[in-house]
Amino acid sequence: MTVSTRRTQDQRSTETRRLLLAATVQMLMDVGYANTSTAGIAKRAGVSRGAQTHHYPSKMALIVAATEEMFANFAAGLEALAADMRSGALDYDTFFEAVWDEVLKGDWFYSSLEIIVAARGDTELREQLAPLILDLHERLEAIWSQTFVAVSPDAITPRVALNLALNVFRGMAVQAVLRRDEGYFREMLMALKVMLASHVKPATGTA
Amino acid sequence: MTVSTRRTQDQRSTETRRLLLAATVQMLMDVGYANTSTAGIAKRAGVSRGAQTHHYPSKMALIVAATEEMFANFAAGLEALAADMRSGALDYDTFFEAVWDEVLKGDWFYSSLEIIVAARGDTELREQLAPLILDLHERLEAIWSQTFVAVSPDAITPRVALNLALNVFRGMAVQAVLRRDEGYFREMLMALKVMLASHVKPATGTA
DNA sequence: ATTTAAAAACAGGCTGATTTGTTTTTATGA
DNA sequence: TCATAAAAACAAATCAGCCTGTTTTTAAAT
Repeated sequence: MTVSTRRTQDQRSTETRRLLLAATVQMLMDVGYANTSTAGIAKRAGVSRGAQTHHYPSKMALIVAATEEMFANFAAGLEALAADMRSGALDYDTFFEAVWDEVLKGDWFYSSLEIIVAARGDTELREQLAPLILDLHERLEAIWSQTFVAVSPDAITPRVALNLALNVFRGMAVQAVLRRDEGYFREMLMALKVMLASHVKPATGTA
Repeated sequence: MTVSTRRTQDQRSTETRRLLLAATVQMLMDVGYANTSTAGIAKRAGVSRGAQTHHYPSKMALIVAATEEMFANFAAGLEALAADMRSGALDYDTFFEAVWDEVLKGDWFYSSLEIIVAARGDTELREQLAPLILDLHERLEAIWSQTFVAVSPDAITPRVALNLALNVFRGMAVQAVLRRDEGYFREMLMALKVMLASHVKPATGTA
């Protein structure tokens, strides 16, 4: 179709930024932070080097913007799963498996792991990302508090218990880089559920 | 002292390799994998580029050798702590805190995290490291089995429980990169102990 | 409504610095 | 004397950021 619709400047900018951010996350997933270059991102996004630096003047600006969007997307996805469970559309087991599945097979966890580890060796990057992680944690803790209750007054609180669960998922996902053992995952998830069940339950009665 | 003792060739080689491996781990800790270069390692080790490539012809060879030694050191350190607890020289709480302390403040976990994450984006590196992680896991599981017993026949096995604990530590340490919150660590460790206590205890009666 | 000027978006190449691996030369140990 | 370890220089490739020029969109003037 040769008819070309004129786009506004804002539409052009938004589209270019979207392409760059998506290409950034995809490249982090595919080849890791150490092998992610600004030229490689521009190529994958199908935009020029000039357009790339016009919108994101430095590699760090690009990485931080991609991280911000990724964190927002993860929190939104987790909130959607939690809302489904609160409403009864999803049971506890399915919720639990879906979160682990998202960590292992989604494109959030590993790309954010790449960035977090890169930030460990880069003070400036770490400083720029620290507020983003605080914001994400606040959103996660709001989700836990809305979605789970303690099974008894002296049980571990949902906030602590679900953060512990998320740490187990993180630890398993790191280990999965070099050793992908579905049997090991299975038994770890089973053990985690057993341990959690002594302390928290969903706010609905679906457990 | 200007007197210099003549060293054997083997002593010279061993010393150069030791310097290179130590410098590799130190640089990974200090600046991360993405900022670790072979020239930087040689400089920190105080050896020339030629000596470096004589012993380790590629960056990957250097990284793999450093990983192998690091994994061996970690397993040995953990085994020493476990032996102390089995012998009664260390109680359970102290053992537990010492392991977490080693993960957070020692130079094993973060340098291995840097390497594991780098391996995620590098198929060849991943293939070379996979056997090393299998070996490490076997050593860890031998330590768990020798050091802990289940509190009852239907409790979670020590192998699974302690691997879960290690995953919690890994997850916490990843999160600590951007958010170092001692209060959060404290409550996570307390919660973990409570959960573990329902399933495992030390093979000695010191708990 | 049309034209023109200004601003923004974009394209592609360039530069200095850095990287890893290779080659040649030198020093040391056997 | 020979072999090995080490030093130093070199080559080619890659990197991020910057630059100049072009195209598209917007705003102002007529």
